[in-house]
Amino acid sequence: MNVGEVSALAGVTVRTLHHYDRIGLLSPSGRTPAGYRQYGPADLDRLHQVLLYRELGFPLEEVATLLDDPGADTGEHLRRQHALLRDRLERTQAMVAAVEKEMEARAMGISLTPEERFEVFGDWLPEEYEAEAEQKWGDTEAWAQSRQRTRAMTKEDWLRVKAEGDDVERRFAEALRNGVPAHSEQAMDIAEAHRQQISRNFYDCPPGMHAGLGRMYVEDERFTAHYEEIAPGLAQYVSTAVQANAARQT
Amino acid sequence: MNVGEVSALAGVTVRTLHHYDRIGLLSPSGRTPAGYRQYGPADLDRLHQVLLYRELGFPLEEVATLLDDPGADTGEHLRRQHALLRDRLERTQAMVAAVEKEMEARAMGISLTPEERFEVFGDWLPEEYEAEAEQKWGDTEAWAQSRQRTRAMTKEDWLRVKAEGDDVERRFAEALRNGVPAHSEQAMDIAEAHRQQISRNFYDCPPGMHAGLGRMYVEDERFTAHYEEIAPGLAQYVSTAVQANAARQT
DNA sequence: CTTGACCCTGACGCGACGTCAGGCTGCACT
DNA sequence: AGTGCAGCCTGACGTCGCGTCAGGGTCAAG
Repeated sequence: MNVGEVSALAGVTVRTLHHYDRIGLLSPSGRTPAGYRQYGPADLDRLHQVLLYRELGFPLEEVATLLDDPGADTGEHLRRQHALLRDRLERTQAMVAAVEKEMEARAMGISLTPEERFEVFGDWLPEEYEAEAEQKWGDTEAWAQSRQRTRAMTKEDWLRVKAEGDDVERRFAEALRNGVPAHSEQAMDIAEAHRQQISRNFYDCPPGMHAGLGRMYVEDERFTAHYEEIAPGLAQYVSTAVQANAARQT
Repeated sequence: MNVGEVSALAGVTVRTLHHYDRIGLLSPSGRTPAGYRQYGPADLDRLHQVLLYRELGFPLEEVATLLDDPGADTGEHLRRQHALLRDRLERTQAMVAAVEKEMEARAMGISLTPEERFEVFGDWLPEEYEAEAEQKWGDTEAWAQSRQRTRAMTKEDWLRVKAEGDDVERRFAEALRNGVPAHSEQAMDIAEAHRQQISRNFYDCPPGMHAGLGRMYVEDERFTAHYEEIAPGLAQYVSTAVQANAARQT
């Protein structure tokens, strides 16, 4: 793909791609004889990560060091991005709530104190940006080291994690084969094991999020195919069990 | 208040306040004989609005024209900020969902198409920024005019809106006086009228949001005081009725 | 073989501040 | 009355992430 196509796909300008090339953040993997930039799939992957981190407010130089760190794989980035996005979600919700509160106060002729009105601003620049950002995931230099230790799992641990996942899928398939209803306690227990395995090995996955995944298993054909390959009807079965399990946890 | 205090309160640097002063976005209402900037309550109000619009991505010059527009009052700004924040909330949720989907895909060894992975980026720069932002609330020049027409209500209409609000509160007070339980159909109907009046006159207020307001009426002393002034016990009564009404709408 | 869309590399500009430098102010403490 | 020292002032230059030309090559279609 050349610049124009990538630009259209990713929703950035051509100039931005030039810029990322010049500063070494994202250099296309090839060039045509005429000097045209040629972007491959791996470049798109990287661009995607870049855009996410950029959206989250990281300076480009830091994005480069994050992505060039050999100790952090894609899963690591996804988990961090997920956590940061959820922070942002909370913060936005707080801001929405603050605006609603102020509208309501105005409608009633009440005036809020300055401290109160700024509180949603007051504690994310000095705290989330100083304390959190440099304490939560380290100062980006030492953090790379610590990650390489915690993430030394990539050999045996990854196999264990994969085995755990396969095991849950196997239990689902067995339950389906034995005619255990997807709404039954037994099926929901397997779903709960599925959820906890995700939370332990990948990312914090509360019941509501788990239900979302369940829906995706039947809505997205590739996820459906993954389960159908194990056993026909398994996608719908897992989806139903997962959502039923989420519903009973309320 | 001088720069340092404002800076600490609002979570911005002193330099930022200097900058806002120089470009005329926010000039303090006074100076001491020695030339120290002195910020008053009105300046804090304005700073609050500035920070919100800035957070939402508006260039400072546009923020200035928005805030200096005599046709748009504070309520107008709050409503627009509310709408923009809710857009942002949706977008962030979409991004969270996209990251979750990708994590799940990776865990299962599935690879997503590039289009799919960029779709959360693809349709907010070219659409929300070109089509929406310049069509949803106009091109900021003509928009100011149209707003002055729609918001020509400030005289009689405001009185009507206020009367509607007072009426609902009167009905609540009467129901309380007559011993109508807060969970009863009758009380919930008044709550529903309350919600619809807010939606018509102020901002779109779905049941979930309304329940949030209900909680605030007993959690924030000033809102509590507003209702207690009308009748003792009314704050708790309204709060309960509003939440009950929200619960029955599911 | 021309035309128009697309690509290249400089190079300058800009918005929103960060970051000194050099100097006044205010107040507490001796 | 002097002496800090934190806090305020005004330039002025630097930075980041691009936008926006300028001047010129490239490529598929007609």
